[in-house]
Amino acid sequence: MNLLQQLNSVQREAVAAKDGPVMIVAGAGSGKTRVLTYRVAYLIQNHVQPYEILALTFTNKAAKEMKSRIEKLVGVQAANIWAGTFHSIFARILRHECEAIGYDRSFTIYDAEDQLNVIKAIMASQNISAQQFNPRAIQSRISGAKNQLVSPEQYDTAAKDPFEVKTAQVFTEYQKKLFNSNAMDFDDLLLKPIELFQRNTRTLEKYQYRFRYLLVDEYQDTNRAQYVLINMLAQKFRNLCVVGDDAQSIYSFRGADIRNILDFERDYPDSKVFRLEQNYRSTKKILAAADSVIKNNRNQIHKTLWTDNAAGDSIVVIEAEDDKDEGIRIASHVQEECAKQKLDLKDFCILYRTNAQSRSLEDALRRSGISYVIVGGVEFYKRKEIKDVLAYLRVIVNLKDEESLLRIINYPTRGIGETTLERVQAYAQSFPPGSVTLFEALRRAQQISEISERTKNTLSQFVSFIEKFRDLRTEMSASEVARSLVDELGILKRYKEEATPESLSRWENIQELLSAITEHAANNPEATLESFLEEVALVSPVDEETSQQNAVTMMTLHAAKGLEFPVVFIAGLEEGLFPLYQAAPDMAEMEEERRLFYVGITRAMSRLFLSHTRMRYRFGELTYPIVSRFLSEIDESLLSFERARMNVSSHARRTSIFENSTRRHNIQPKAGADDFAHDESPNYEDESQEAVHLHVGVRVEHESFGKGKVVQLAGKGESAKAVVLFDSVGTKNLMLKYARLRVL
DNA sequence: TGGGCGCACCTTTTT
DNA sequence: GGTGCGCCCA
Repeated sequence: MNLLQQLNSVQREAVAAKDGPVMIVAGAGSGKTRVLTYRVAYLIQNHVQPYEILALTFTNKAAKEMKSRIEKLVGVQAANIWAGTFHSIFARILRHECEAIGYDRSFTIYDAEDQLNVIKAIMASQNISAQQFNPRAIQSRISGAKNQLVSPEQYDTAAKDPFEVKTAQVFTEYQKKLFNSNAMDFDDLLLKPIELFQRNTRTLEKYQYRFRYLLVDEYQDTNRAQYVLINMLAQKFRNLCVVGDDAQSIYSFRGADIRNILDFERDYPDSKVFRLEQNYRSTKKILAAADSVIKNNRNQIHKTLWTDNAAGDSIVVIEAEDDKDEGIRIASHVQEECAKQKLDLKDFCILYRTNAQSRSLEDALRRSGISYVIVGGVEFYKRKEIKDVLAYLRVIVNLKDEESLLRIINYPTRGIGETTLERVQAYAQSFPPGSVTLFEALRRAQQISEISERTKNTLSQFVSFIEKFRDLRTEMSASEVARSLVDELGILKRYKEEATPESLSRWENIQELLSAITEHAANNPEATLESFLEEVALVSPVDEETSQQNAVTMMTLHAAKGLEFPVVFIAGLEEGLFPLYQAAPDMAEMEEERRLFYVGITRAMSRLFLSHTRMRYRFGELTYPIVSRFLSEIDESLLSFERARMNVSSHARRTSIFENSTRRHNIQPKAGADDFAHDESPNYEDESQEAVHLHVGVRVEHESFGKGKVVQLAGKGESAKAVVLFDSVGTKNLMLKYARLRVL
């Protein structure tokens, strides 16, 4: 088969540029995956061995799909290429090599929740107040530092305020604790290979020879650590092909550094660069909308995407009364399009910025009898009952895993309380750091005088329970071990007997977990508990099989990257929600939000609907959002409007922003302001003379924060709040009752 | 020591 | 609107 014939000229060149550094700038819908898979197939046809090819993707699903598409081109030998996420590929390498950097092969992989628990425990032991220093904030700093390859020592040296000093303290301890627990977090899966390769150049060379041809998908979303890793591996043969689109960079919050793509030509001056600019996916109107949005970003490589596709229908802007109405309207459009265009439910996709939005949309779909699947959402493996069972399995595999041990030591309750635990921990800490693990201390509980005989007995029962299963591993399969574990713990029985809806759902989930282990064994001939735990740690909800069943797909905008649907809805186009801001509407973050919107728009093939509401429940209270700035960035000639039903108030009737787009910041909040004025709370009327004049966009003065602009209004009466962007101090969330704002 | 209840907090996006 | 934490009581 001549692969090259099935490609356009740029695609063909990009595929055939076999050796040396190559960057493919691939606009949305330009056939990126096609080029990647054909490129791999081309390599194989041109005498590169499949096992010499390493393809790094962003999700397991993308890797799987790439493999199966390559298989269609070159046959079964595709099975021998290495394709996977950064994390899974390097976890696999670490399983073989980690002993060189002091880890045991059975290391545990900690997820974000485990990470946070470890941080909280460290903070407690160091008497750092969780009130004063938010553990989540510390977690995010630590992870950020690790992504940037900043060590605890370097972080400590650079620390400039009390928060950073404390973070450095926790960070230092955190790294030690993970090492002593024989555990790695997600960031370590990238950092430790770097450490390994730096210390041991022979190992690096081994993998450089092994992976002579490197491909990296979604290069715009790589972080510093990933960048360093790729470059280490590519150094020898320089056969590095990266594919990306700076306009679709949406993960900087996770340390992704857009400079990696912008600087590629500087890093590899001899590189060949190909630009895929013909879009095969969307209509002209959809593409034009995407373009008119993205050009508001200043930090963007200019690209001209074009298409031969039809002009298509106008983009529909839906103005809904509230989130419930939004769902109803979307549902009825789904039904209408289904009937009119002969589409299936699986051709529809509803996108939103935050997972919290899915509830009201789900309700509406359910009521309309439209089946749907949610990609992502509450992850199966993050559920409490699942994590509990997994914690047992983790301890059985890795006795040093302290976080998991702490989780199960008194679950189900067996009378090992805090006091006992403290005594055991104190005992362990009386030895040099890392020499006596918590489990070892439990084993030696007989030697701890403060512990009562009865408790000692309990402890030794627990220890032998774990050790028994540890031994069973050699004679039983992973799923048998898990089954008998769950059985002996009696948790299934407990959940069943409790017989509440929640407990029954937990019962079901544990059953499902057991089947997952069996299934894992069926798919992997050399399956072990370890391999199952690793798989579980590295799957993301995005990896779930998009089921064959005919249903509308719902997901966050982030999860939608790389996908396409004939009909796409993007819900919640409101300031504060999309673009989402919690603190200051920061410039760089705003551009990322805009790229996210760009990603959303470009998922659509033939029809696009954008919706916003006039009222929305958020944080448990009613808010009156204003329309997203992103909507007004779309060329108006591409849009058609569908207004809210006319039954709210006379003011509301005029609220379509598009009557006069320059006034849009005033009109909608007026509905809100009216509500303030008509609030039944009598005292409020008096105190809030000025509140009546408060709209979004109005300039105000605060006695201590100075002058600023109202960005958002929320709540009623006593609890009315305003978000104000002050000129000097940034955004503040104020209770109107106390803030005494003066309208300027 | 454990369980139950009430309050506060929060909410991005994810490997 | 949910979850996690802390307090209080049995």
